[in-house]
Order: sequence, then C-alpha cells, then structure tokens
Amino acid sequence: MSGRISFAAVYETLLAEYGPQGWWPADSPFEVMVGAVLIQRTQWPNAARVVDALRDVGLLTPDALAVVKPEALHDLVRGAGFYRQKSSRLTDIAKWFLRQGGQRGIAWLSDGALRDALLGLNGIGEETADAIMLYAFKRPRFVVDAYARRLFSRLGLLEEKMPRATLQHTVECALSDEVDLLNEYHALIVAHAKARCRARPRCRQCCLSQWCEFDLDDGADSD
DNA sequence: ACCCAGGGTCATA
DNA sequence: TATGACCATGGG
Repeated sequence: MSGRISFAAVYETLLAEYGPQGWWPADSPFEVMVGAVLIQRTQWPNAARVVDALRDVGLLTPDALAVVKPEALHDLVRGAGFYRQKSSRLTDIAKWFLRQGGQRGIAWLSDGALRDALLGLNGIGEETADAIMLYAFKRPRFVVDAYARRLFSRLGLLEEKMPRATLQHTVECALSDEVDLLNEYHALIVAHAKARCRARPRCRQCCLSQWCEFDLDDGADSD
C-alpha cells in the first residue's frame, strides 16, 4: 500500500498490516455494553476477566443485573478498577436496557435518540456511547478515542486538539457509513497502538511510516 | 517506584 | 469552554 495519504488509505494499510480484528468479542448487545463500561481506563484482559466472572455467576443478563445492589458487584468488578463507580454503572445500564424493552425495543430508536439516551446514563460519555452504538447496536459511528486523535494528528490529517465532534464528522464524511468498515477501523487503530513500542518502536519500521511527519531519528514513537 | 490503560464526572475559573 | 482532581486495579 502506498500513494497519497487519506483516511481510507490509512485504513487499508492498517487492515493489510494487522488483518480483521473481529470486534466486539461478546455474545450479545448487552454484554457489549457491560464490557464497554468495564474497559474504561483499563486494559481488555482485565475487563474480560470481570465479564467472565459475571457470566459465571449468572449476572451477565439485564434481568439479573437490574435487581442486584451495586455493592453486591464490588468483589466481582474490582479487577477492572474504579469498581464502586463501575458497579453502579452496570446496574443502571441493566435497568435502562429493560426499561427500553430490551434489544428489540432499542432497535426502534433513531441513531440520535439512542445516542442521547446513552449519554443520559451515568458513566457513559461520548466515547463509550459511540462504542456501544457501533459494536452493540450496529449504528454507523466512527469511535473517537485518544489513539485516533494522536494517530491522525501525527499523520498530519487533523489538528491535534480539534473538537471531537468535528473530528468525528470529518472522518465519517471521508469514509462511508458502512458499519463493518467503521467497526474495523477503530479496532485497527487500537491494534496499531498496542503493537507500537513492542514489535515496531520506530517510525522506520511502522506500516504507516511513509506518511509519518516525525523525524525518523529523534526517537519518537511510531504512527 | 513509576507509569499507563480501548473514560467519565464534578468543581472551579 | 477548559482545565484539574478524583476514581482504583493490574501489568510493564
């Protein structure tokens, strides 16, 4: 892959380098929501262990989670950090899920209505809301996280601290509204960030080095 | 011992 | 609007 840089070209390059990521690893939309809250400010293996623990005790369904007290989840959630906040966030989400009439009820909501509803929940900000929209409910959203912001700014595609809505709009307009593409794009950006500093610590070995604006000899990280 | 991780909320200016 | 403090555990 080579040629002029674009959001699509970066996507194709990452896909060629890392392959399809197949996100989100979950068996149901509700499980995606649980994982999306648990992953906040931690790493996936930690969140995944908690998800497994919840499943083991039968608490990975909205019906079960909605009727337990947050305090009853503390020991189970501890491994994902911020366990007091996350425990109550999980029970809040379960109650909301049931109130909406479950997966089938939520499917009737427009993209805008769903996003507003998610943002109204405690513990769900813009990034988590978009991740849930995309990975749980298959709505076309480009998920803006710190990795995407850093990557695109280092490639000279965007300003460093552009407002997230502007960044999101720019990327979405440059691509298409295909859910599968947006799904892979966010996952690939995360995969690229994770691979950095281990296998490819320097720009000259990075799959995107042809577009990197950084001086290849100054010790900067890849991207 | 130190730093970061697939954030969000709240208080303050 | 925009910072800063705070939340907390696990792994490098």
